[in-house]
Amino acid sequence: MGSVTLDDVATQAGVSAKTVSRVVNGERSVRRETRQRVLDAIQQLDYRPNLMARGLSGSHAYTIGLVYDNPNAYYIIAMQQGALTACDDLHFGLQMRPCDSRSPGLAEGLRDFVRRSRLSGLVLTTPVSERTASLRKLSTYHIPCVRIVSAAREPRGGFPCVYVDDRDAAHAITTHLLQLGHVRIGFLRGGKHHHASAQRLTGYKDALRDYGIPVRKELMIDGDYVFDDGFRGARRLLDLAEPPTAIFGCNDEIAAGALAATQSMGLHVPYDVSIAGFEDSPFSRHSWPPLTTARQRADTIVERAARMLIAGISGHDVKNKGFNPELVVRGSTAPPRPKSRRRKRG
Amino acid sequence: MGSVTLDDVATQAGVSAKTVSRVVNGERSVRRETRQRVLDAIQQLDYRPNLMARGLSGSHAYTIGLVYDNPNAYYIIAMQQGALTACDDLHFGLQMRPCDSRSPGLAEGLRDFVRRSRLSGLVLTTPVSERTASLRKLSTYHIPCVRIVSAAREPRGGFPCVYVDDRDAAHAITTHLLQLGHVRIGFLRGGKHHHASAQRLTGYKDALRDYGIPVRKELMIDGDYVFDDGFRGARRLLDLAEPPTAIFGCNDEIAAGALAATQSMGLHVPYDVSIAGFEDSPFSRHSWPPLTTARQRADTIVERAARMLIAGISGHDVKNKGFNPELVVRGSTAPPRPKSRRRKRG
DNA sequence: GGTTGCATTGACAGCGCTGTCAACACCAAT
DNA sequence: ATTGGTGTTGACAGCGCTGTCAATGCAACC
Repeated sequence: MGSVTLDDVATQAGVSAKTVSRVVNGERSVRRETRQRVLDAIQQLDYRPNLMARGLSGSHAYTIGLVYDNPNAYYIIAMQQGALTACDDLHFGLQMRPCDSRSPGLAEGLRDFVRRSRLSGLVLTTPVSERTASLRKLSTYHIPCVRIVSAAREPRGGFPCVYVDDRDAAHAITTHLLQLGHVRIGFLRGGKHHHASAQRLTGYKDALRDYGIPVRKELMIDGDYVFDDGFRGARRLLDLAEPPTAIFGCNDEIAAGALAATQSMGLHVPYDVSIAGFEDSPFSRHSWPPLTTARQRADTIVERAARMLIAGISGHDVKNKGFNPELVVRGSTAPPRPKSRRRKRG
Repeated sequence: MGSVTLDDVATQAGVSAKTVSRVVNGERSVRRETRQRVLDAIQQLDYRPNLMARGLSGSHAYTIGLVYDNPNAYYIIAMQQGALTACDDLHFGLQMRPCDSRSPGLAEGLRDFVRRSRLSGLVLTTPVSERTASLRKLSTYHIPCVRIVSAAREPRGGFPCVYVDDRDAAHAITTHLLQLGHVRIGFLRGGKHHHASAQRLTGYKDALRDYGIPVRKELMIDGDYVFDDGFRGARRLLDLAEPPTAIFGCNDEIAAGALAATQSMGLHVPYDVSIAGFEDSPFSRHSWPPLTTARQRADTIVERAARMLIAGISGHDVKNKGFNPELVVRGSTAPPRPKSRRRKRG
C-alpha cells in the first residue's frame, strides 16, 4: 500500500538516501558501480519518486506547464497527448492551461501560473509562442521555456525551440496540385494571429512563382481555423467568374468545410474540384473523400518539446530540433477536369 | 517572492497555524469569530494553500482526476474547462486523463492512476461512467468518485451522480420536428457504447409513439460520434425510396456530417430537409445554416460534478443533481415542403 | 463545589524529498 | 610526510502542510 520511498531504495542498495536522490536526478558525482547498484534497486522495487515531496523540497515542482490558445480542439487533444507521454516517461507532472494569447497581460499571467504551482518550466505552443513582446517580458522572469514555432530554419536567440517548416510543407502541397495540372488554386487562410498560417501562405505563393504562375489576390481568402470559414471561403471561391480547380485549406478543419461547401454546390471532389488540407487531423481521415494533407504530428512535436524542456531543467544541453511535415496524398486531389466537360450542378 | 504560508496567515490573524488549516479545510470546530478573523487575514495576504505540502502531509493530494474516453475533441475540451473552473475555485489540483473505457483492466488502471498521484477522487465521464462491472470493482478500492451519467431520474445506489436527461431532450427535439409537421424523421445513432446514445434513441421513439407514428427500422442508422458517419448515414437515408424530411443526429458532429451530405446531394436545408443535432458544440454554431440542437453544457455539467466530488472529499453531504438539456431552435429546421413541390437536384 | 462533557485551540511530529555542508578517500604536487 | 584538490558519499535540516493528541475554557451536571 504505502509506496516505495527513497529510503527503501537506499536500504536495498546499501547507500544513503541522498545518493539515491543523486542517481534519480542524474547528477554526475556518483561512482558508476554505485549508480548501477541503485538503479537495480530502483528497478527491483519499482520505485517512482513522489512528485509532491520533490516539489515541496526542491526549488521547483518537477512539473511542467503546457500552454495553448487554439480554436482547434483536435489539435489541442493531440498536443496534450504528446506532453503526457513525455511527462509520464520522465516522471514529471503536467499542468495543461488554455490562455488568451492576445491578452496584454499574457506574460504576467504565465508568470503567476508558474509561481502558483512552482512549475519547472513551460511548453509554449503556437500562437502563444509567437507573441514576441510578451516573450521578451517572460524571459526576464527566468522561467525555463521551450517554444514551438513555425520557421524554416533554426531561429536565433531567445528560448530553445522546436521549429516546424510550414512553408516547405505548404510548398509541397501546392506543388502536388500544380503537378496534377492545376493552375487556378484557391487558398483559404487560417488564424490571422498564427505565424504558421502566414508561412503556409508563403509556401503556396512560392510554389506558384516556381511554376511561373501569377499569384491572384481573389484566390486567397481570409478566415480562422474553423469549419465554417472553410465552408464560406470555398463558396466565395467557387462563385467567382473563373473559379479555381483546386482549393488548399490552411488546416484540415478549413478544408473539411471547403469540402462540404463544394459538395453542397453539387460539385464532385476530386473530379470537379481538388481539395487539400494541412495537419492530418481526424477531419482529414473521416471526411469523404479523405483529404490530401500534410502530416504534422502535433503529439510528436509537443512530446519532443516537452522532452527538451525537461532535459534543460535537469541541466542537460539542449539542441533545437526541426520537423518537416510530410505530404500525404489521399482521395481529395486529382487532375483537373478538362474545362469543356466541367459543369456546375445544383 | 516566497509565497504566503499558513504561518504568515496565522501570525496575521493571531492564531495558530493549525487553526488556519482548519478554516481552509472547512472544518466545523472553529468559533465563528475566529473563523472570520482568519478569513480576513487570508484575503488580505491573498493566501493560497500549497498543493504539494498539503498532498505530502495529508492523506490525499487535494487533487482530483478527470477521466474520459470520447472521440469528440470539442466535448473533451469543454469538460476540461469545466473541471478546471471548479478546481481553480476550490484550490484543488486537476489531473486530466484519457483512457480506454473498454479495456478489461479499466478499474485497475484507474486505481493505479489514483495511487500514483495520491488523487483525492475521480470524475468519471461517459462512457467510462457506464462500465458497470469495472465500476463495481472500482468501488471496492474506496476511491471517491462522481459519475456523470445519462438517465431520466436519480440512479439508486453506487457512486454519487450528475445525471443528464438525454431521453427527455431527444424527446423534445423530436417533438419539435413533429410539431413542424414532419412524419418521416431519420435518426443517426452515435457511439454504440454510450448510454446517452441509447437514451436519445429512446426519446426519439417515445416522441414518435406519442404522436401515433410508427417507428421504422430503416430510418434509424448506426454509427459513431463522428462527422463522417453522419455524412454516410444521411446519404443512406436520403437515398431511400421514400426519404425522411427531417434527420436527427445523435450529436452535433454527426448532424454536421448529415448537413454536408444533404447539401452534397443538392438538397436545401431546411427547405428540403430539416436537420437537428445534440450538444450545442461549436459545430452547431459554425455550420450553415446553424443547427437546431439541445444545449448540453458539458462544461457546466462537469464543473458541477467536480464540485460535488470535492465537497464529498471534504466531508460534506452531497446530493445528486440532474440536468435537462434545453432545446435550441436555429435555422436548420423548418416545416417540410409539400411533397409535390419537393425535388431532388444533383 | 467538584466533576464531567463538549467546543475550541495549539504543540508537535513527520510526510518524502532536496539543498547544504561536512566528511572521507584518494591521488598529485609540494 | 604534508598539503591541496577532486571525486564520492552521508548527516541533517527543513520545505508547508495535516494528523494526532493534549490543553484550555466554559457550561452543565450531580
